Amino acid sequence: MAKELPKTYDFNETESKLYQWWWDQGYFEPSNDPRKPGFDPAVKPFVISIPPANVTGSLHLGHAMFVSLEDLMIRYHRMKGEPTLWVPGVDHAGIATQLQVEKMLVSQGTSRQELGREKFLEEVWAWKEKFGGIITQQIRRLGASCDWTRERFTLDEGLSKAVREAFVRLYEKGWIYRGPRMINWSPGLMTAVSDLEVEYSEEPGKLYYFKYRVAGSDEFIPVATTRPETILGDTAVAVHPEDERYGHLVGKNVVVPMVGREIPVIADEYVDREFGTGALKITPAHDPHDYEIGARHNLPSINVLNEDATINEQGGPYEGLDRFEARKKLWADMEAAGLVIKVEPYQLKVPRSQRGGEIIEPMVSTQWFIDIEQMGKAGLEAVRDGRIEIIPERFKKVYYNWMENLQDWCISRQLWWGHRIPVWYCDDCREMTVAREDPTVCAHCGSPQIHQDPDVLDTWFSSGLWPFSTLGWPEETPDLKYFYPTSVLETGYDILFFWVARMIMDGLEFTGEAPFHTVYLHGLIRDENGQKMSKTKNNVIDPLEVMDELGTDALRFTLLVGSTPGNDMNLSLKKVEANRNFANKLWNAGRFILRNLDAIPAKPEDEPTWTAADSWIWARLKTLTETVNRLFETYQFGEAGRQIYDFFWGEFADWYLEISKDQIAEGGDRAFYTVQVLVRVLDTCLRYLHPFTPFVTEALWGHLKETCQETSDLLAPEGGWEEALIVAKWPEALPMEGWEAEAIEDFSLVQEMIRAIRNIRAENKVQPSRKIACTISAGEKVALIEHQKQTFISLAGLDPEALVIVKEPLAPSDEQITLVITPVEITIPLAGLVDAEAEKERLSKELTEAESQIERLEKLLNSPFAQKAPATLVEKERAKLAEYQETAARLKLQLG
RNA sequence: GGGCGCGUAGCUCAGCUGGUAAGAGCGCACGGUUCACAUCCGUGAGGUCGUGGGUUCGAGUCCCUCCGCGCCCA
Repeated sequence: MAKELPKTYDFNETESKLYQWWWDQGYFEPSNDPRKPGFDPAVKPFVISIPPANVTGSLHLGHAMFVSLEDLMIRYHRMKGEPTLWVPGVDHAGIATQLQVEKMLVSQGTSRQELGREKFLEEVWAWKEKFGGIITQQIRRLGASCDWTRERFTLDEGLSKAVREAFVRLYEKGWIYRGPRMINWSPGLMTAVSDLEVEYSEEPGKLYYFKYRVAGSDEFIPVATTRPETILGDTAVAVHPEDERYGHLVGKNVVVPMVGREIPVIADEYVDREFGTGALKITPAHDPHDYEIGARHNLPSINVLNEDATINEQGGPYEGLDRFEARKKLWADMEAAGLVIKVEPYQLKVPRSQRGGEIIEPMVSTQWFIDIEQMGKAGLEAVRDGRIEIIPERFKKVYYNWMENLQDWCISRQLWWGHRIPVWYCDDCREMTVAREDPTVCAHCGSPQIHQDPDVLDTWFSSGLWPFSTLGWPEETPDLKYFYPTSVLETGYDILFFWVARMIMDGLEFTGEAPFHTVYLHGLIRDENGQKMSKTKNNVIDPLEVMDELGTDALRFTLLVGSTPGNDMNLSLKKVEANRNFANKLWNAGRFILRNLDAIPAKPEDEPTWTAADSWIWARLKTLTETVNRLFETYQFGEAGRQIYDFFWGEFADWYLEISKDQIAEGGDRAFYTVQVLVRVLDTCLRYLHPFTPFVTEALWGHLKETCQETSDLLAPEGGWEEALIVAKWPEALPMEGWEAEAIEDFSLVQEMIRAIRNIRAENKVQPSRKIACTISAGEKVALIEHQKQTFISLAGLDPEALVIVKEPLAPSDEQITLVITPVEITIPLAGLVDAEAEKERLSKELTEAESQIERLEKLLNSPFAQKAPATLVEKERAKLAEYQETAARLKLQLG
């Protein structure tokens, strides 16, 4: 006796238990593992490196998205029998983590500075120990089948060694250098940040017009600026070489307002004559373009800002003022001095910190940089020549565009939490020592008076090494040898430059190979109205809450099926709810099938004779296997999920399951073979759905397996029942044998007939419980219809005593409704319920419809279509025409 | 300024290499508690696939124009 399953699928009950069981059974570890006996290096593995989450972060929908997609791919390949490895791990997230800990310290009445570096780092590690596991626990809740025995952290000893190795190698190649350059300075964080960490927002601001006095003259040049405080660092005024207004002033000096320095007027093509006054003040220390111009003209560079963005000693009377106060005061003073012309409102592009949102100051600063030119070229080539594919393809263009315009990458950060730059400065000879192992003396003069650079590396420096550092690089570990290069890199398109591009460059540089063959980029998740989710908008959907309320499977299925690669997705709880319902539908279909396993004999008496419904659902399943496999191979997972959903609910559950009730009631072989079909279709669907909805499928499959084993060996899938669905065989496409098209066509006719009868019943408000009489004129389909008699009775609500199936056409009558479904006709006597007039009207409407179709098809077939289109297609249209013609004839006959 | 994406039913979105009067979920209307499921079942209404052109026997699907929205880069 099969155990009775609960009426509703209980995901809370199921999920954590199953996850633990999978893990205990070792299914998350590769089936072919260099660390285990019997390892075969010749078998090709499927490998994904997880995008490392911030160690102190908490789960958001972005995580849910990548986990769902990557777990789907991993589970798919695992079921295909490939050794799969999904390497999990987290990122130390320098800025974010340091900020969190600093915030905590402040709330405790102390600070980073007060503790000092060493103590502070102890605090961060303690914090990491305490909260670092939360994110990985949350990722587990999503069902992620990662190999947790291989979990990595960017600050692990091994990964730190990789960082050190990478730095030293690039330094030795001369690609890492230190020097003063224009960088983005974050005054709040007190560190340099990379170009990518700056976002530009359009904001209303002002354009300030003022006078630059020509030295020793009453003449002046009008100049406009959006940041007056930078006047303090001006070292030239530039005009266009062909600008007649100012040509005579080139070479003369002008006087910097309030400071009194004299600076030259120079000519440079960069100046836009149309913008502002056509004269440009040049502040090489605080503007990237000015920096370039300054370099061209050998201008001095005067930095006027301190690290906290107050004015430094170069600002004379303004020293110590905050940048914005200085702006106000300087402008007021200039106004008093008669140097002000006007102020206009102006739309600014304000550089803001991606992290804190504060205004970034461009500044010349001594930092460490990577000259990325060579690596960039290699990275470009790897995608160009197809060693790396990007899905969707359009992102290749975005990638090319960025890679072709690479700027040197500023990698030093003035933080404490991170990989410390492995460079020691000698107090005696002033040389630098760059070493894989911490040195005790200067490599140049042997002096022990050395001190390490205080800065740390950009977090992305270590993330760039992720695909191979997690596998043991720079050591030639067995894992690295076998699992590298990895297979697919899956992440959001928003970190294509930050992360993906850098991994490609680093992989090529350090391992000589592309780190993965495919990049799959997903879109961002927005709320149901397409708005970005944010706390201030209060439209954030917390995946943990969604999982609590609707189940992990429902969330996963929604994310997977509701999105197309590279496109943003609008998520609404309504969708998740609908998919929770789908999980429940699966569960209940399974319940029904399990319950019926009791009702059948252990084995059949004879060879099977299949019903039209059996053949139909099997033919449809075969089509599904072909479709699903094709879609999976081309990374169209969402479409695959939809196809399975539609098949399972719309065809298997709505039709075959209903019909199976009658077939099972027949008992004997019919019942046995019906249950066998039910089991096989369910089994196949569960396998296909497992990568989408791992929990409900595994749970149900386990019950199915158990109950089938108790019932009959003949219910087992080919090759027998596997241990668990997670490691069960992925169903390959079933080859077509030629009979399928007719089976589908026949049953479609049955479906059409049933729908037509239901429709008539509903239109005429026939009580659902009322069984109606019906005569079917089946023509050549008489055998088919005869066999499906019970199906009509059950699904169309017919009176078995009053169901007549004949071969001959029926005489027209006013007493009944006639449904023409070529090649069959159905008549339903509904005396008293429908009047002859209304029935005539209905029939003429159908006739009109048929005639318009005939007209359309005749036109089509008389057009060049008949010659130019493929023959099979033309044939199909001809057949349609014939059918409509017959339908029209029958309708005319009925109408008299 | 350069590039990309989106614009399909009231809402949210599918629609692969172009194939013949457009699909789903939700919502809506009507009707349903008998033995898988009311997280359900049945029936139905609802769209000139943003605009204008082009290629083609055939265009939601390819090309160009324009309009609207969004994003990336400079």
